[in-house]
Amino acid sequence: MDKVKPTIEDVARAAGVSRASASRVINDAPGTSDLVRARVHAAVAELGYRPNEVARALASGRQRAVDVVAVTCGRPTGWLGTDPYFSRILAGVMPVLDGVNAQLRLHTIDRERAAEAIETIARNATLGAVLADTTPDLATRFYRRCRRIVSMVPTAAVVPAMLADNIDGVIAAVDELHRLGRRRIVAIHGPAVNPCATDRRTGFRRAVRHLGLVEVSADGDFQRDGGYRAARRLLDQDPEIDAMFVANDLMAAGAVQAITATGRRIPDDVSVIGFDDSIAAVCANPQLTTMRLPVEDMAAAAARLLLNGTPAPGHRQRFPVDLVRRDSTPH
Amino acid sequence: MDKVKPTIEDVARAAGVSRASASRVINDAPGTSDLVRARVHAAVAELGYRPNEVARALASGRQRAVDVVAVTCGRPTGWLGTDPYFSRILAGVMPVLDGVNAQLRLHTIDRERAAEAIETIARNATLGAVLADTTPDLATRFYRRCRRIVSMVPTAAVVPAMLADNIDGVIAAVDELHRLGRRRIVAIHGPAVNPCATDRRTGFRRAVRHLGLVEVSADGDFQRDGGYRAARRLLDQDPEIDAMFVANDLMAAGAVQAITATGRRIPDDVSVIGFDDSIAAVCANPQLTTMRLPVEDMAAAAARLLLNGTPAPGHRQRFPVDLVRRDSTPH
DNA sequence: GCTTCGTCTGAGAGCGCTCTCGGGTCTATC
DNA sequence: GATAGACCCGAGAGCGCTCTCAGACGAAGC
Repeated sequence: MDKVKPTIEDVARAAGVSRASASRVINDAPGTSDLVRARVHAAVAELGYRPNEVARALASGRQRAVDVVAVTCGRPTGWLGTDPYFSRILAGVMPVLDGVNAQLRLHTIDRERAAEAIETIARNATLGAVLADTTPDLATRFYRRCRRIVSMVPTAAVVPAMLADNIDGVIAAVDELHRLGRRRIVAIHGPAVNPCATDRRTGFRRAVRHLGLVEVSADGDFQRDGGYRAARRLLDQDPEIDAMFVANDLMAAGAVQAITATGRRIPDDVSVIGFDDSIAAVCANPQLTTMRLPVEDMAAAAARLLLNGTPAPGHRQRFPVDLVRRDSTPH
Repeated sequence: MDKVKPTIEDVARAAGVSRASASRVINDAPGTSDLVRARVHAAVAELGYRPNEVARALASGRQRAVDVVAVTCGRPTGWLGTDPYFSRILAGVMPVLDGVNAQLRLHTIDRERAAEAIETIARNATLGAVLADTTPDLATRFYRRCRRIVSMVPTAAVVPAMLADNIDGVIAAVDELHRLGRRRIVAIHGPAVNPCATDRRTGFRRAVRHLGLVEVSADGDFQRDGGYRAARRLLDQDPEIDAMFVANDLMAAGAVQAITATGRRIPDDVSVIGFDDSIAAVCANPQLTTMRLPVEDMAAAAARLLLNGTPAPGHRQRFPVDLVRRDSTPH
């Protein structure tokens, strides 16, 4: 039996051509005659040849793989398992890679050991890295060391990024609440270190100012517990609240629990709009009206960008954030 | 500037030893004198040398990486982004790999093109593959082609696996419901193709028989929607239902919505126990009492097993499934 | 008929590492 | 003092591929 895997050498021999020619046709490189091409293809098929990606990577100096990296910003171990955002990025990147015979690698990097991690990833010389989650300074450092990256969150202007219209999204959410007749609209924000949270904070400020409302908000941590606690605080502070904008669905799920726990009804007494349209939005009860972040599309676009070579400095792609009406706002 | 990365050759030269010796100390191989070891370490530190993993893989015929693979069993594109189970596996594997300088690769394989995917992964010659989700037949095929795998779901007896006590878990859940005075306990099961779902079905059957109750159940799909619909059906069929065991939290979140939508109160009118203790359990309202599946621990154990070489055929590790009391059962 | 150009092909030199194997040195044993 | 054994070390042969470069060949131009 031919247990041993055939090499390109075997293919070349079987096709009666040189290794170089075999390599050329296998890689669709120009400068091969139809005859050679046909013979090599036949040999490949006959032997069941598959290129050894490792050897390929060593010789060419580049690996057909994309790194997806997330920064563990002081989050608890295992956060990855409960973060609905991260897995959506994976879900977006995966299909585009599958189509082109590229691999997906996962990395989580600690802020403390970031330098080393960046170095490791940079030396790998893959097609590039998708920064799932990062702080601006880290993204910049990463970019300086290795240009083939694209951030999924707002960063310094040079770093290529896929950006959602967070600010407009929040404004749309608050406008919707206002349109529904709500006048005591408060917000629960995400952690200040998170660039998305910052944008959403800005959006809320603009929205309430524009509507002539007072700005009332509490800070959460983008986790359910934080959302619950923030909502309770807000409700204690002002029992007349009639609407909440919550900066992500996970916190919104907690807020919903807090609101019903105080005997209020959703959406009648208090309406809630979340952000992300993650799995948390549909698991909440009632299901959350939320601003849909097209994370999968953004991630797919990021992967495609990387596949096309080094992104241009400051490359930006913007994505709309759309309102999804469910049961936490009146119909 | 030393822009060009130093190779082991450079290290050897700087240390005044041969490449072989440098390699030996870098890999902690036996048979090096203290003097050589010290000199090589010094050279490594001075030059900032980091081994090229690709070259290493080519020469040794093995890549320091673990594959995590999930089977797209007719699930919609993007399911990965909403599956709380899969990301917990990632969360479990990641930290153990981080500690030993190994990488994590992600794969999703289609049932139709499984053969090709298995071949690809097998040829990669990584440390092994963690089958996050699979059907028994596919796991067996995979195992035959490549022994370095471990399944996270029940499979044929030869395939190394990390197994949760699904059956005992379900029995414990139903017993708890019974202990709470519930007598009309129904179940919502997962899809028949899923091996975990099958075990949980078995567990429920045993539990109700043992308690002398009638077995009533509906089938769901492990998704929220399916849980919602199944619960409605069940409630229509028998309005006197006082407890539901739901085979995963995602469906349980849907069931909770269905129950409250019919005006019933949880946990007083109907108590609910889910399964998994995933993010869906805490996002549901009220939060779900559920059976905690130690997915992260199981995944970490799987990764460690692979790190130690080829698992013994039929290797099995069992994990307990514990009750987590929250608000969908009375206190 | 000879040069020139363009197209195709093969030889061979790496890519950076691992690992075997043979030789050299040093201690223990008689 | 000779011999065996243990312990280190270095030379060198790969691992399977890519890619440059020069040569071969044929057509076109003078």
